[in-house]
Amino acid sequence: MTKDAAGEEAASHGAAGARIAARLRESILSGEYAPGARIRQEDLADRHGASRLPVRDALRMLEAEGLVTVRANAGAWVATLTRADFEELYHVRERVEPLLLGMNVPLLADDAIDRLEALAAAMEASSDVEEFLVLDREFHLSGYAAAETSVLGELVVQLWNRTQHYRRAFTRVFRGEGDRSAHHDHHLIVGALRRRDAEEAERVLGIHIRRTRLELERHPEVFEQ
Amino acid sequence: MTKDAAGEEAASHGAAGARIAARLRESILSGEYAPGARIRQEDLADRHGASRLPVRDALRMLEAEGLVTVRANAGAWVATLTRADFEELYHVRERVEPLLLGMNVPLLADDAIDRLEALAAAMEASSDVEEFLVLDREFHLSGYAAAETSVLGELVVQLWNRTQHYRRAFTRVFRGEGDRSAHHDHHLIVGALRRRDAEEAERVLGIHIRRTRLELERHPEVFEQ
DNA sequence: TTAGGCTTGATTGCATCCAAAATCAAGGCG
DNA sequence: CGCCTTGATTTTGGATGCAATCAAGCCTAA
Repeated sequence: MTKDAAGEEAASHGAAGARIAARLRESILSGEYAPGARIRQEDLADRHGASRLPVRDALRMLEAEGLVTVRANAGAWVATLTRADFEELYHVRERVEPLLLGMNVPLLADDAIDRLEALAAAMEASSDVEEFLVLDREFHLSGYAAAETSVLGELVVQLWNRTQHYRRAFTRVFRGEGDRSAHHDHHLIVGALRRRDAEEAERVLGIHIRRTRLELERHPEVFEQ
Repeated sequence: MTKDAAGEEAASHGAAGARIAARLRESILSGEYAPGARIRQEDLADRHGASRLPVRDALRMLEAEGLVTVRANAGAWVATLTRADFEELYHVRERVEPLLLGMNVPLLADDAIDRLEALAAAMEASSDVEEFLVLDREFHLSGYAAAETSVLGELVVQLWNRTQHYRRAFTRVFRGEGDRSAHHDHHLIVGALRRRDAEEAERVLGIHIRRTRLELERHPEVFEQ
């Protein structure tokens, strides 16, 4: 899923530009590039054995996704989020992501739900932050895999991507506190999906997302820059 | 507001690319280019007295906004929406736009509310579809002017832009039927804003948007292509 | 007559070169 | 001593030219 998200628009644009965009996106999401880091066109060009032109295309694509900020005649930086931005993005997720999940309830196969259950269990067992983030992302986004190509699916993936880095910092900080509730939510969601109870699944997911946003108020230090 | 929306990212990218994007965006929104229309890079380049390079930048920007579809080695077209896409976009609007309105209630000045009231009245008096669309857009988007620069504001503007053309076709078809309800909603919203009743304003706006989506079920012919 | 392959034309994609703008540093001035 | 100004350097932005790719039309064969 993560890989698909990285190459989701590989069909569009020149092959070179799309490849560079996919790799740079992966680099940003993995934390290799931190928010605020300068991105030099020529660096990327050399690194990918291409000219600066497809690099510029890639930067535009990532800017459109909100991962990169470009200033005319100045350059490109990995996008930074203020605390207000993060809260807004989570407000949007809180309203939009349950919608997507609900739309997918009738499309979810039984074995897909099995996989979600396994992911929830794996998350509970995991003690590594990085691994937890990967599992959590797959848990949430694979639940919408059926609608991955829809406008709504793309929007949700972008919301995840934009908050990815701060989620990492955030999870590192407050790991252990809200975990029990989060795992509980995951199991509740799986249960609701099994019963094909879309309304309940949406409700729990909304609360689940809201919890993270509210938790932020107790950990503002993540956004001190 | 419309003008601002067109040039909202004028600060980014090369000046030429941004200018071309702004003008092309305006052309698409005004209906000059219909969905599905082919966009040739060289045409735009000649028309704007520039080379194809800033044109490609412009196309990328508009593709990111969902207004243009680009296929590698094939070309660019004005984006088309299926009926399912339109419904999804309206589902998202239904959930996200009230959120934006609610966040802006404390920021709205009294004279801004006066202006909204005037717009609602003007819409009622208007008999021209095109004029109605302009007024309606301003009514809705100027209510969020205070948060225009936020990620949420940008998202809402893009949702409006992507559905713009189909709204036009749609309004032409079902003008007169749902109008009374729509005007009623507008007045209710203004009243709620005056009382600084964010919850009520959000509720009415949600219903208002939902009405259009539901009305679509009775007019599927808009999406016959 | 129709279906398939091929050729030709048009259009996009990428690389190189040149110009313009911004940044950074050093120097002079208040 | 600090601020502003000015210059050189770096980095991006844009134009042109050529190569790659796709689409459509033609020709050939069944």
